[in-house]
Amino acid sequence: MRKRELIEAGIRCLGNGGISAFTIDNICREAQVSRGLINHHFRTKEDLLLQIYAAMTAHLVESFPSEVAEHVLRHVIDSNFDASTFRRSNLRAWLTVWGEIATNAELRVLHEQRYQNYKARIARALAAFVRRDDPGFEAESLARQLIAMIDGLWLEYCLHAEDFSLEDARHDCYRLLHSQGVALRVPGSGDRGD
Amino acid sequence: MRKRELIEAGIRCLGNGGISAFTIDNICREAQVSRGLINHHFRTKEDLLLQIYAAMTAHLVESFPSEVAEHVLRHVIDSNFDASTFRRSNLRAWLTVWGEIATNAELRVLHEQRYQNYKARIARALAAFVRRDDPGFEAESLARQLIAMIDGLWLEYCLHAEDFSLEDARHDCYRLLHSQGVALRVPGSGDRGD
DNA sequence: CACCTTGTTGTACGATCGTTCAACAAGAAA
DNA sequence: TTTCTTGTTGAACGATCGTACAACAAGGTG
Repeated sequence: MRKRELIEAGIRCLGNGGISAFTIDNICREAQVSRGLINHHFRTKEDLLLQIYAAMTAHLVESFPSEVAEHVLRHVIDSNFDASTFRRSNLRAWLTVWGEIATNAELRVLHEQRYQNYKARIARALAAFVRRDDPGFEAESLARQLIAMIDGLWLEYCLHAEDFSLEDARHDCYRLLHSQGVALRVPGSGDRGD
Repeated sequence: MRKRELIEAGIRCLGNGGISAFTIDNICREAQVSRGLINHHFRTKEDLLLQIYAAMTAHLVESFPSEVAEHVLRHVIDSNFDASTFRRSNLRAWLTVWGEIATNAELRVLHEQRYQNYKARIARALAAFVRRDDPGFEAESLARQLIAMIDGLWLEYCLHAEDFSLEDARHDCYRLLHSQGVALRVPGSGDRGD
């Protein structure tokens, strides 16, 4: 499908050059189609950006490989720090869409939905995993901290890749959960191909 | 000085509309000067962006109000979460320059300097504050986590301001330090006008 | 006075932007 | 075959981009 190719070409443009490289000319050249095709498949360029964001966040909405709380938490952390997603070009695409949210109402609505869904799923897994006799435990708060830590480490790692490893970042997240009573077992450093 | 006005106008443009709003026309209109003035005071637009970044990070380089470890750590956290800096328009300016770092070599060099200096100062304060008889304590690692948590909470707060308060974010940072052996006293919720 | 520097203005240039649109190829429906 | 829909192309449009540059005002120095 040409639509899919255009969306993925758009993501590559965003990742390589930010919103400045997100031009009709660039995207069509990247997708190796002619200039007029975008406006045939997408009403406007903003429409393309919206569908790009939907594609970038699709994995947050699709069902996880398992609904077991422990697996959900591990999947959230490990999938964020695997080598294929943890790259500078991915970061720039995210930085761009996050910035555009401020001035694009449709994008903001979609992002809000995705984020709330994501956070709620994490909070649910945290609440299910922590032992019941801990009264002070706040799943919502910890979910927010985990998301912040993941995004913050992403940012730091992509801007200074030489300072620490992907494994370090992953362990920081497990440590955060541990320190607040979520005794999640940290898996080995090998690839877990799920 | 006109140079200063142009720099601050540029920051406002970046904050409001990202790199797309960072145009000669926009900046000059914002600064209420004529179109040709930017290229008189700045060699090129990239040069202006570089000096804007220097201005945005000046407070990270200037000496802190105190060199006492406890004060340094509190200042890092509290100054990041006070109401005047913790705003969505500030976030977008940061998102933009972080994105530009990928394709602007001069900007990357400057950012690297500032970041290393900032992280080293935090690590030094952490090492000085933690008690000496804790062998497993890694100041560098915790400094990285603290910076990640601050930036991540910034991101989350600015994109979903209704989900949690500024005070919540601040407490999350103090909790992170506490959980790893840095028994920093969390100050009251009132303004600390230092 | 003449001369030079500095700050400031506004115009002009070629390049590139997003969108519109006429044209055409190919396959399905009649 | 004719007709219609769909996918695709490339040219054209006005708008806006960053930069270069001529022009001028003001002040210091000879």
